[in-house]
Amino acid sequence: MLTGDIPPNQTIYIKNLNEKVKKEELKRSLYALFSQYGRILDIVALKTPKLRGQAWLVFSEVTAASNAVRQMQSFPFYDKPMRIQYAKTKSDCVAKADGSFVPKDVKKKQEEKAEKKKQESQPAGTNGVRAETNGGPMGSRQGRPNAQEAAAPPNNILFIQNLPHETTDDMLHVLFKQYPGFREVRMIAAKPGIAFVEFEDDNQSLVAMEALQGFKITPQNPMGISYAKK
DNA sequence: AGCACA
Repeated sequence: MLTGDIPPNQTIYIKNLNEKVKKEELKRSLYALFSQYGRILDIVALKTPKLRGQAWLVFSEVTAASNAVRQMQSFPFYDKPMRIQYAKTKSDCVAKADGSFVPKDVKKKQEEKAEKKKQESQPAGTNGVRAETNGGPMGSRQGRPNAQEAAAPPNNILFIQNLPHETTDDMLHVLFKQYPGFREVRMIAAKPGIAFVEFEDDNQSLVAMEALQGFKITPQNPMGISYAKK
């Protein structure tokens, strides 16, 4: 219904993305955001006039794509709500893995031949199982805002600052719950722009901190993550 | 709004 009649596909099509975000950063952020739903095989984003603001994200499983379509629908990402559908066609990386990939020039020739008549050479051999692309599961990093005066010693609670004021705890929940040991997000209504995120132990909080350090919910807001003072 | 595989 919300997917507009497109049948389920292990690839999701995302539009209404912020076009100002650079391609590589966009892919890293999408990876950080969506890897909670399953293994990501590839992310395709082009900045051509026709294709900017859109991305294709390939999961290894259709069920992961389905969950992502539902749960991340309208998620505010770089200031804009993502619009997510299933992709209309099979991704090349999937076709290559299942042996059905036909390169473009060959496909075009086939179509031409079909137009005139049929007497053809076969689809040139094209099997190479290479899936897997794309950098690590790191959020988009960049400069961190000035920290608290005295750094608190490592512990299981993270202190997040420089959040956009519209940030909700749902949004932080989505980001942080993908890391093991996640317990809860705490925000204080009277103190916008900051949050506390609790993990079970300090190793787990460190993993999340390193993964999401500098993650941008909006282009102007790389989150600064440090340990909370206890 | 826009469905590709730079």
